[in-house]
Amino acid sequence: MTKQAANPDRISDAEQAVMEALWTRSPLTAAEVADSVGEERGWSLATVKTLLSRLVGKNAIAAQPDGRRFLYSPVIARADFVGHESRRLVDRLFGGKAASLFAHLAEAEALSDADIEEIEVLLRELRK
Amino acid sequence: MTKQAANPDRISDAEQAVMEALWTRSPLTAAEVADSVGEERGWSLATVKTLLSRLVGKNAIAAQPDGRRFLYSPVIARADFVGHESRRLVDRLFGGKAASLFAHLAEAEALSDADIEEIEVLLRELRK
DNA sequence: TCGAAACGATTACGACTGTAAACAATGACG
DNA sequence: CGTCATTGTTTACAGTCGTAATCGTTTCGA
Repeated sequence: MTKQAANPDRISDAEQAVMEALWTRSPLTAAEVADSVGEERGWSLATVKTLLSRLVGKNAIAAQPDGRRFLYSPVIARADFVGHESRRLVDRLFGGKAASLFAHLAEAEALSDADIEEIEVLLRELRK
Repeated sequence: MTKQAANPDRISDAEQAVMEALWTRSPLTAAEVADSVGEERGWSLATVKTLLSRLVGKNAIAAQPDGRRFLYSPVIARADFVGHESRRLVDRLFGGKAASLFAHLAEAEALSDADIEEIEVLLRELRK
């Protein structure tokens, strides 16, 4: 047990692609996931099956038996995943300060006019 | 060459800790980095040396000879690293829309009052 | 009924990571 | 001068990730 203490079952990039498919529609069979994901990623059915197994092992998805195959569904919600990853980034790179992330985005001109517009609206919402 | 095509020399978590030390102060010797980083992470000098080598291999830091040892300095700037990782997150999780990230943070109540205050100020700046 | 198709499970394998230990060369101290 | 400490280099090794191929079983169509 050397690393997973620091790495409590993170969802990898490839695995995320599978999650996205299931977040979009579920439950799905392995073949269906492969159709939807393997398409653009150029993955073989075998690869998708491996990823599904790993995700089940990580308790990120559940497999309910349906005849002799499984129907897979997400166990963790996308919002939770997104929240987790966002928080992780803010902690790792901005000392936990979300405003710093925002400042960086602004400074790096990573914010489009539309972004700024939208954020202003959100801000007005926030202060009710 | 199966994976690094998709992974052009990313800086890992452990490696980032070493980078942080060098971003804070540089150039440093391996021993100095170990003092500054290995302390809190509980790393041995050997571990720090390995990480330094790997970072040199990734062209993330440079090693200039100083007698029979090296002085290490960052090659990539922290702002670049931060920008890269932020963009990556926004792309991966928010379809490239920074405003969506912001919306998520707001919704998840991940924004403190101070954050909001600060962002408002920044926004005023932005629209000059 | 018999072979092909479909499924999950097992095995594979190289690259990357975290975490070092072992080794070789050299320099410093007694 | 000999030995210990220092420093970079090489090797190690288990766990994760990307990407499958193979295997064993079951089912469906001819």
